[in-house]
Amino acid sequence: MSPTIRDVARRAGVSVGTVSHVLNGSATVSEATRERVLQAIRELDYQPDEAARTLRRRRTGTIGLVRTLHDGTHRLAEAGDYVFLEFLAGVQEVAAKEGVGILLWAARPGAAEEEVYRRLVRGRRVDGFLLLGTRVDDWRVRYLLDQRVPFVAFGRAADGADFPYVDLDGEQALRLITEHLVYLGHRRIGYIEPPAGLTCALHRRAGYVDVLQRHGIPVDERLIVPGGFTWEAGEQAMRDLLYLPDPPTAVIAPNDLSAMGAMAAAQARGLVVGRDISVVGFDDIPLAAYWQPPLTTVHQPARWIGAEVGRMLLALLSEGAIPKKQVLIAPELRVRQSTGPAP
Amino acid sequence: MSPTIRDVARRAGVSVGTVSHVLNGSATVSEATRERVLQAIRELDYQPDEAARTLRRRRTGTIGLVRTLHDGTHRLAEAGDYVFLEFLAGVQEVAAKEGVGILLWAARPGAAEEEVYRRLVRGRRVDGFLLLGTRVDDWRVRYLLDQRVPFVAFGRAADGADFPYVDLDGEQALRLITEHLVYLGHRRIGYIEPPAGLTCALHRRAGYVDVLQRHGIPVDERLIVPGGFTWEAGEQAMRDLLYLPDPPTAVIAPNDLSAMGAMAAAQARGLVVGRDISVVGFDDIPLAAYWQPPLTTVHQPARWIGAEVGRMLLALLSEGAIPKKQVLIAPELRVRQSTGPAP
DNA sequence: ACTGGCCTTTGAAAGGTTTCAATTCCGCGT
DNA sequence: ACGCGGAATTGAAACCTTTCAAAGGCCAGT
Repeated sequence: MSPTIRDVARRAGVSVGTVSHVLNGSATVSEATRERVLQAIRELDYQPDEAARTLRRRRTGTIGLVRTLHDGTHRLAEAGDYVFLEFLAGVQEVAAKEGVGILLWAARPGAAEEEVYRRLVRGRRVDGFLLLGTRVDDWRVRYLLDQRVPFVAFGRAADGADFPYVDLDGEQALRLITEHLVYLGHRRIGYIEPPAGLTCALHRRAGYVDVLQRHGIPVDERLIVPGGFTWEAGEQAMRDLLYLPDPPTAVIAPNDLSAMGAMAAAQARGLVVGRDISVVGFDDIPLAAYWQPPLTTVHQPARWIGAEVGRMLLALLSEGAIPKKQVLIAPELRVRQSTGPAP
Repeated sequence: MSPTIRDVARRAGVSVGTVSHVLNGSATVSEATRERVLQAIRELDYQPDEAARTLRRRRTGTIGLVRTLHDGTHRLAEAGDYVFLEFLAGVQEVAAKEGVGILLWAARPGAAEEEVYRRLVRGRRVDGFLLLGTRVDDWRVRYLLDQRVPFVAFGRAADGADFPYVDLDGEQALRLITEHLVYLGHRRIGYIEPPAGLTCALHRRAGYVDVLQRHGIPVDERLIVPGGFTWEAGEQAMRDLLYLPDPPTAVIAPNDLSAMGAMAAAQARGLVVGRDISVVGFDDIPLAAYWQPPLTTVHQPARWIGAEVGRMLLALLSEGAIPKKQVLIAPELRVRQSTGPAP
């Protein structure tokens, strides 16, 4: 079988302790001995057994990422998906660089999700967690804080919940969007909300309402409709908005994919997007710029966020604390042709 | 700290061996004792330490998935991405159901990649691997076979390489596409290849060439251009094809994203896709149906493939062998409006 | 009453590493 | 010549579980 540290020690003519010290730099070892040990390691192609290491060190060298999977088999991809993928790429990059693995687990939302976290924590399978899609009242945040398990989130939770996170300033993002539309002369601006419960829904709506009020535009509750991150959700919401006796001249979608669905619904009604009606997305997925018409949207630097969140968690794990616990990113509006002057 | 099996044993008034037997069903335990032990486990909220388990059992309960990350920060997403994401969702579903984790690691292509696999294998961090994007001459396949590490691949390698895989029949897929185009009257059919080295490039080209020859259409090497999975690659390839003195009336792209890029390039030349020129993609990503014009493409059931590959690996790990080692999926062509009669 | 056999339960080893206290080894100052 | 301090090295415990051989308990059959 694979050689063990014992084999290395025997071959180098030293004790296992010394080999371990060479491996970890945990004590001063004379240059000669160190060289002999390294030589033996090379000759045997020795590689420490991670399970034994983990057991002894009480550190796994792995961070956990639980992905909430909805029943998606026959359904147009969720847009969370694209952002997730980029986020993941960012995390992977920094994790790989530090020699840390990512343990990916799937969970349906609800009780099963809690069970997954519990098992990973109690079974000591990971050193910390990355959280995604935070909710205002988030069980995961409470649990991990309570168990003192290190974690960093992409997104905030209830106001005042004090934990490390990175988030795009959704309130400001919606200010930019709404301001842009108002500037173009729109007065009736439809707003499709992200799924209720998500923290981002809260912040974004605040920004939307704020700008309307500041311009003395009444907030019409009928213009605020529930939505989701899918194409279909956008389509449906747009249909509902266009059914109104006094339909909006501009519509804000919770993400690009649903914005595209919304555009399709508007076009199906014979409207020309960018002229008869303006549509705004969120995320700035790569296709947004190539869509017809190109989509006005808020840029979400998902990959960067993934990398940042990863770096923060790794720092938290090795240092025990991080200097800047909370990062709020200033949003950038990408104006394209899906928005135009109010008709 | 967390309770150990020893605490449970003490509380239940039995030996640790008995607790372990209850946990694993590894020996007959009387109903009374079993109940007492379970009670103690509940009371202490005990959960076995996975590191200790792994060390003893020599099984990690984790499967490895190494994702090749290119420098992608400022680059239009690779299309492999969408397929990867769906594939991953499929794997996650079956893995989670079986209580197995997925260890995700990133690697730049090349020597670093080999190092990653070596470390994971020698460090015993995973029980087996899932492979993606197989190449004709694939170091990973050779290495894992050589080390007798279980793995299942999405894609084949060199002809005759005998290992478990699931793959879409790319040769047949290109027969369907080419047949469809020939039927529409196209004689000059451009073919943008997947990146060289990938096994799928080989199979697909064979199908393309086969149909042309069967119809007595000469294979014009200038119509076969190298490509990639990105928007830009498709754009560039289409430009090159349109520069030809005798440009094609139809073009086959290696995937949907590059097909979209190719369409954009054609449109930039003033061509109407579906009328002046036909374009075919590959993968059938969700947006393909909503694209303007809707994209004719081959459906790739990535999520199903992920699930199947996952199931196969798990079977391989628990049974030591699987009944059906190799799965070849019959492709389905989705005909939409990006293809039409030859002008 | 004793033996054999079966069902439960036990105790201890093993798995491979890290870590900590203890030991050895050197050279140096007195 | 001796003691001392510091550097290098060692040995063994600890991490927590599974597993295996063996022991214990109990009952039936003779």
